[in-house]
Amino acid sequence: METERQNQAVAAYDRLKQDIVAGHFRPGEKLLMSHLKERYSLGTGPMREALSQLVAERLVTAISQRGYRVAKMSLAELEDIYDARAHLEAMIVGLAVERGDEHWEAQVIASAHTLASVAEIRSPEEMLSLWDRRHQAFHTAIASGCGSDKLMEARASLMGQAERYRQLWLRQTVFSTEALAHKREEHAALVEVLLARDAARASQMMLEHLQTPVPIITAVVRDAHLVAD
Amino acid sequence: METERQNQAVAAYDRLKQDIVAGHFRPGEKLLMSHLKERYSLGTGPMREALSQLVAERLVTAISQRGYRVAKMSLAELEDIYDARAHLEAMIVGLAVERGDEHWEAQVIASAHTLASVAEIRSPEEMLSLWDRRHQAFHTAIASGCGSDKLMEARASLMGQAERYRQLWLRQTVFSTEALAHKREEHAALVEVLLARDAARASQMMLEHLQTPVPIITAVVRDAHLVAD
DNA sequence: AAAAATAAAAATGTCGATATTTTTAAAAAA
DNA sequence: TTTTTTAAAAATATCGACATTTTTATTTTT
Repeated sequence: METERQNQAVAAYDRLKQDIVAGHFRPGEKLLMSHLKERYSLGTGPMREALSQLVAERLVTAISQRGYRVAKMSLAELEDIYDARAHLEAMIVGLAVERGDEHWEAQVIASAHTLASVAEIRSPEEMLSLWDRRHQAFHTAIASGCGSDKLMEARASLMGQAERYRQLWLRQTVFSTEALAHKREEHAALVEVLLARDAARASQMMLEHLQTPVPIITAVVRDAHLVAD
Repeated sequence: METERQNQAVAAYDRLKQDIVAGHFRPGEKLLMSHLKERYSLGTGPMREALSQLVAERLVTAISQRGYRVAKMSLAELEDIYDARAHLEAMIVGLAVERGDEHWEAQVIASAHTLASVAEIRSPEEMLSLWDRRHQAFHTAIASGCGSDKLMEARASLMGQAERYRQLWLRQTVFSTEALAHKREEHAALVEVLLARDAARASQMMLEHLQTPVPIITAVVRDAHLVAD
């Protein structure tokens, strides 16, 4: 058993993406080739390869002969991403309710339980990352019932684009006992409707559930001066 | 006014993608670096950049240290892509009917008219490419009413993955007077429902409309031995 | 025939040469 | 003096040649 050996471009892609999402490089910031090469200690070839991947994912913008920049964030983009994600996921959930089998049901119940039992026994940061991971696993478990790899890929692509905005929402929600309790209720209600196999209602609930973060993020984005407009 | 100067990686990406979609490189075929460099006359850097783009689009597969191959085609993938595309587009059409303005209506009517008036005055190949372009423009005009760039991107991504399969359907349909007439009817009925602003019905019609190519492509794929299974 | 050693082919990565863009400084005009 | 224009310099992006590492094919040995 040995770890799959990956090339430098992939390694650079992972690290740079992490740095952008975590805010080490800020929206709109110039990504200087010489700086990136030094930071990740590699040559121009693999670096450009990693950058062009991130361009395809809309996390970086490129202009020929003028280099790369971290993609800007905007309220318009925030709204578009969350609207698209909500409608896509609502559609997927409808399919999942129609198509999901017993194994799917079991996964949904299991991940819901695992998520609900996250307690504040650890440090705030650990609690945050644990809840986040389990929350994402919960939603992924629900969506996977649609049985379509391609729809799951489209979903993953939108979630990747949402990630920088989602990070802002996460802290607000997890560190608020009130907000967290409310999410717990929403999740419980969602599971109930899923198991009742009510496709239309599940779809509608998911649509609303996924739109709730927008006002919260809007406020944070404005405060943190992350956008120009 | 001068043409935007694009780099070699983008040029190579365009040409290679075209070559794959048009079948110059067949599914599963090894993409030898030395051969590609010669064919497109450029160095390894830009070539790898272009290849990694196509990997992200699922048109090429890569194994670290073992190079690149044209992604295989399969009946399972065909079904998944068309199922995903149909459900995505059905959802988008529902939004378009709800959100589309007068300008959207005008665009839909205009592109429907342009499509319907394709006549066999040119050579078969010209006729094919003309009908194809207008057909795509028609569907894009409808979808654009959803008003979401991100949904349009997700749609474009799926269409890109469908392209190799769609090419097979195109010839069968355009060169059959019967099939073409049937499509014309479907399109006319679709426009009618769109303008009547019946979201549920439009969505359902689009779902069915986009699933009709699957049996046709299945037959061609089997005949042409494009898949292993 | 199976395993090991060797040779050939291919993929990956670094580096420096070249072209382009941006910045800075100087000169000219308002 | 301030603004605009022009020219030079610096910074940067892009690319392909070359070197290194890894995989694959071939031959030799047991």
